[in-house]
Amino acid sequence: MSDVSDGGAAAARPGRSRRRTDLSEREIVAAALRLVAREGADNLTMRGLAAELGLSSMASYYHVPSKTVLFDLVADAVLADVRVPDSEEPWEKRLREMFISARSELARYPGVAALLLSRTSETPNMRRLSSELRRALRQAGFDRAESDALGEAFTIYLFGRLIFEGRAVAESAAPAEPGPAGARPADAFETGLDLLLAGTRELLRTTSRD
Amino acid sequence: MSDVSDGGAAAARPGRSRRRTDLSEREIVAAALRLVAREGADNLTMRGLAAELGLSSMASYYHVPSKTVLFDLVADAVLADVRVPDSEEPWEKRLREMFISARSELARYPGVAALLLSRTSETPNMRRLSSELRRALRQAGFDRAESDALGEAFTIYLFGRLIFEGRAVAESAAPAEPGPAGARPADAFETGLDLLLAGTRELLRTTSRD
DNA sequence: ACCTGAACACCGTTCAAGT
DNA sequence: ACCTGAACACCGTTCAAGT
Repeated sequence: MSDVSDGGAAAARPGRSRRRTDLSEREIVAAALRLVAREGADNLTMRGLAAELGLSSMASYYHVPSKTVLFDLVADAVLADVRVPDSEEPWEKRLREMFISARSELARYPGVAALLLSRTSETPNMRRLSSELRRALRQAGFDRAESDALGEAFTIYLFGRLIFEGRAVAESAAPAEPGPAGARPADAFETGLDLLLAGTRELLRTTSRD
Repeated sequence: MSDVSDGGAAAARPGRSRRRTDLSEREIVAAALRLVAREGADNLTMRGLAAELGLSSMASYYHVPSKTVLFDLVADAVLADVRVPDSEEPWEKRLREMFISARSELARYPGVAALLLSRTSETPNMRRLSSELRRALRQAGFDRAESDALGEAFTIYLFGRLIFEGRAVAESAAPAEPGPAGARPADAFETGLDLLLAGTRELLRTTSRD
């Protein structure tokens, strides 16, 4: 996880007792992640967090100043495990793998993608990943502005897909056939990702490059 | 739910007094849309809706059985004005224009895109638009499964972009330079849309077509 | 320093009751 | 038929108070 001592998203707490405090923040985030994994970010509650920690209802407010900050901590922690391939790899492989990794991390924590798409906050890991993303696109041959714009589109698709996948499935108790053995379902996320990558290649060919 | 005879999204109300009732539903939705346009769907509240109608807090529950249904009514109403180009037009133009229309309708009602992306419900206008979307892709040459998958990606991008655009802009009071006169900002939504369309063309060329 | 409890202003929803 | 008011179980947040 991130060494980043508190890099922006972290709660502002008065004291400076490093030891106990840092441990506490890790515990807070861990408890929050457990809750989100189990019940989704929609059901992450300041009171529920306190309960998960075995404390009484208002205890969360001692450790975390607001729910906004809690969300940032959670979002950043989820993104912390996203792997970015070595920058010697070809750009397309880099993009592909980093999005597949991001998708699989986000899928473990329902509702977090929705937070990331709808809030403005910039946590350390968001910055890390979006800068890696832009870097890969610059590698591919786009200029700074183009890379920003394309990266935005990829990011929106990623988060959007996860929100889409996280929709309540109505009350259909249908088992949803597992599909024949060999035939990989070619999952929908990757289909869309491939569409974006195909578009990227096409733009690369179409536009004049230096 | 109940005997959904009126197209799925509409509220189930006991009486059958057509006249007064239908008018009332139009008024309900109109009031809800006014609220959403002003304050966003996040701030659409059952009590607030009643207030907007000049009634006391709990009056909404007489006209609309739940907030879920209210959201469906609102979402469907917003999509009702999305224009779909004539089916004689080439597929790319059709897609482009229908997404630009959808985007501009959704932009007027903050938070509605988020509802559409995160809920399962199928209202009449959602069905209409997604079937037009699939039809355009079949026109382009994709089979049914491909059209479904690609349409999904386009839709996710549309809603995702609107959620992204609707993010609170922090408290930066910076005027955000208007840009030089002639230079159209080539808005970000369309850049992404063009990326998807480029990808679609590329897939069309790459894959074997009959 | 670390936590508790009561309180405030909100939610969605239910329900008995008014006219 | 159409609406009101009180009530319940939740929220986020503040704050005085305990240890």
